[in-house]
Amino acid sequence: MADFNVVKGFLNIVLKTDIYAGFLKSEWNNASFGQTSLGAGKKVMVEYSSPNTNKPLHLGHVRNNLLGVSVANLYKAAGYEVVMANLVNDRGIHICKSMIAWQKFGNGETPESTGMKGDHLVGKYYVIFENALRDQTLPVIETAIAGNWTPEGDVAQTKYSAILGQLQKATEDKQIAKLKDDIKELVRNQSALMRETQQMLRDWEAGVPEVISLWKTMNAWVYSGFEKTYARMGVSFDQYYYESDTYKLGKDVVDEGLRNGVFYSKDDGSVWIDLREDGLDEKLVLRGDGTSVYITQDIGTADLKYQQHGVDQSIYVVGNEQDYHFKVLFLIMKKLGRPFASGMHHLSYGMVDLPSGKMKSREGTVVDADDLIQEMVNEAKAKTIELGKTEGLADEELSNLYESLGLSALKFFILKVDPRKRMLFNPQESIDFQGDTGPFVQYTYARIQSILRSASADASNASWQQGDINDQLQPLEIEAIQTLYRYSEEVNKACSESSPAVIAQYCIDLSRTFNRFYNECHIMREPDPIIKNTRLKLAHFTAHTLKHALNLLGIQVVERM
RNA sequence: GACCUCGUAGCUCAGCUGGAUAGAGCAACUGCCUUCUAAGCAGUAGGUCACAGGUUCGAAUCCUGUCGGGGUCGCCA
Repeated sequence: MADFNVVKGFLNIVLKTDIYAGFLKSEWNNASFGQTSLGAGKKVMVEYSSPNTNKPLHLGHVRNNLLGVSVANLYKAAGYEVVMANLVNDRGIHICKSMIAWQKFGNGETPESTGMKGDHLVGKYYVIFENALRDQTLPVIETAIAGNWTPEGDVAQTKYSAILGQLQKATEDKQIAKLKDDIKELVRNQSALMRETQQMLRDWEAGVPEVISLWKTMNAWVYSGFEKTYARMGVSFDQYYYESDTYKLGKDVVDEGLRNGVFYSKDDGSVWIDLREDGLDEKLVLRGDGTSVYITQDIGTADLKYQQHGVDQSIYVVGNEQDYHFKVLFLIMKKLGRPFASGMHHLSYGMVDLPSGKMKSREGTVVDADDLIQEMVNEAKAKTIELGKTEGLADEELSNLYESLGLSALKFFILKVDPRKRMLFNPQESIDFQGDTGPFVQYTYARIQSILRSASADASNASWQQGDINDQLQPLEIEAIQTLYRYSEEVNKACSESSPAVIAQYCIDLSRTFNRFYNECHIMREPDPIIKNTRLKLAHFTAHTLKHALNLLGIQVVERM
């Protein structure tokens, strides 16, 4: 301790600078700096992405994927063994919509014949389906809302009358809109197009060969498209699950729960769990006809994951509109006495809003992931050319640079906000490369690399890695070292909170601290060799840490920019 | 209607396991490139931390209520 003082009841202690020098000396070249042992010996599964195979990925999926990759990286850095899983939603009515539309209007189009990315082609037919359905039902919906519609079937008739009754009494705009939507849904479900689609789903479940074959073909198109997007974003998986397999799971667990008295059946044969004592509601786990619901397969899949991988923790990266579902799922697993239940965690992230409002795929107001990435890369290129920083780089190096910068801007923009919070995506701001951005952090790294290159190019500095560390440090040097010192804690914090935002904020802190030091203290021009060597080590240490931190966010560094 | 969640500078966000004058970036305005990359740095201006109570020596932070945004309450996934 060098000094202390008391201000307003606070005891301030000033540490001697050799403490910092000692830390710098022992850690500056530690290749595993940032690696912690928080989760040593533990295994965690991170399930993320979970796309539907009827349309291309959009901005919402981008947030999901970036979070998934980054959280997996955080767990690895904290010493966990990690399994990255993708549960692909490859079956259901939404898939059949694309299939029906392609059959009707596709004229045999393929990704090859059109030059379109497979997921975009299938998505195109999903939109065509929705448009056709809208055109077909629009007039009927109007008469139905007016009360002049006759649905087919007693069930629909009863439901329609009930809604009409409520509609007459309703006063609030919101409630009226909701009831009109209900009517819309009824009409849509009775349209010829939807009946055809529902029939196709039944045929799929019955295994009708032509349907299965078309399904396989179109899904393959989608997968090849997804693969390109994943590769570009740096997304990968160790384990794939397909709902066409897992939707059958869970029924035996329902039997088990019935035997244990965790579940109970009603007169119609449907199976339920009563969660009212836990502040929730009664929840259906199996239909009266013995078929599964969403949660049935999630129960089965949870068991499957544990049997296959024996994980201690299981992270579900899923949007916050499913908060209730996961609360129920985790509670069920706990009541079933599963040992892994306490390790289940829902990483519930907020929706991404656009300045124009909400994204709706049915209405086509979505930001396509591929378009978005391309725009960011184009902007990176324009900016680099504008700044005249293309000199001395080959074409291939340049295109790698643009790719890296564009993706860095996108990833950082999305990951720097707390995952739990809803975020606004403003295209103009996201494309900014100044201030709290990915390229700003990359720039700091590239600057340091430039210094280190000239240090090793200069024969008189060849031994900078051996020399002593100066004990008498400047305030800005101390600040930089203090920031570096916090890094391991930040990694642990980010991991235990499943929040890459902690690391993103840290990247900004460290970059800003270093840049201030860089501006005030010269490195290569410093005459005292010991001070110079100390600063080179500090720069090297900073660069290494920035690289580690950026990699946690799934962002690559560039050596020059 | 019930439950969950968010509300901090014009805008986008930090800070939230209670502690010192509430921090950044963008936008606006001033400076700094014949010296290691100006995608940088320094500075000015901008906030009754939605509102009202409560707990506390002390509240942006914890509790209650009100208002406002979003979400969920399907034998959809």
